[in-house]
Amino acid sequence: MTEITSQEQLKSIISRIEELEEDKKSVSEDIKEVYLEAKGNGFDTKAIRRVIKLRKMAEQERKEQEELVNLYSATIGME
Amino acid sequence: MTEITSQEQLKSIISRIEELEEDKKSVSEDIKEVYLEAKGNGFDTKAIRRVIKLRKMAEQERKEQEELVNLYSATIGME
Amino acid sequence: MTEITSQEQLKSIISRIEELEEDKKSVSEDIKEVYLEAKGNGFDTKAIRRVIKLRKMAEQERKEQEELVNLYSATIGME
Amino acid sequence: MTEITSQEQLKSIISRIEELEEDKKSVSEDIKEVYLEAKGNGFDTKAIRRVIKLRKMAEQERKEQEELVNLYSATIGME
DNA sequence: ATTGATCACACCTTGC
DNA sequence: GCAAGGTGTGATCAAT
Repeated sequence: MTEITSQEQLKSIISRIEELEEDKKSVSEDIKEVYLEAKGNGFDTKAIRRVIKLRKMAEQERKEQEELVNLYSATIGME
Repeated sequence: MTEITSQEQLKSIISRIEELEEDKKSVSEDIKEVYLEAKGNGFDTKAIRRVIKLRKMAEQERKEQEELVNLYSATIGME
Repeated sequence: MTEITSQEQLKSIISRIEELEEDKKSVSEDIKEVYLEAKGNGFDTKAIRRVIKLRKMAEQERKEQEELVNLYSATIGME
Repeated sequence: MTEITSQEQLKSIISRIEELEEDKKSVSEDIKEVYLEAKGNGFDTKAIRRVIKLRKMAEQERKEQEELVNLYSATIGME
């Protein structure tokens, strides 16, 4: 029989999180590199950041509108 | 001569913040009341919240776009 | 005769809420300014936040005790 | 001959960043899930966060000391 | 009433 | 060193 102690569970949880944090850090560094490369090619990183932010906002707004439509549809029983 | 001690300054700061926090709380309660009233008149507050959120997002997006335009203008010296 | 349509009511509700949200935002900014000013005068804003929090908690506690006293008083009065 | 315009470069940069941001978000969500699972198994997530933070600090410290040792070793080797 | 989801606030890290 | 963005936490709200 295989007993899994709290201790073992906890260790597993912590190491999994730590690995994921590593991954996350790695991705962050990749992003940084792309910005650096862009800068090296003469692009304005500040503007790029804004463009990306704007695109993200537009996407969120689109989703929100969709949800709102669903909400109204549900209200009038069209769903 | 009028000495203003740090002690006095600190008291002033704290009481000003506390008053402002009171104001803020008061406004929050007013908002809550409007929602209650709306509910009482048969409106779907959830939908209203979403509409308001959406309008806010649209406004923010507009501002962000404007800023981006300014940024580009500055870049090419048109400002 | 003056008909007030749901549509009109809804518009009114939304604009009232949006105005109140504006007010709230404005007050929040005022608070932020006070903190900035405090910082500019060499105060530790983090500490100030703690003080304000503590005072708030103390005030709530005071009120609760008062209510408790009232409750007991009423109970005794009922005997 | 293959001309790569600034326009194309910019598009490439933006889409690469957006993909990486997606990856990052995905990893963040995975982390959140592990915490949720931990919570579901009765662990105190706040405590786990502290542990992870401490381990991270300890690791950094270890690295710094190692570097220091390397520095000293190099210094001695140079005499 | 309770619980889950949503939202605003405070903190902290990151980029400039 | 500061300003800004992301993250965690606490409050708030709706649904059951």
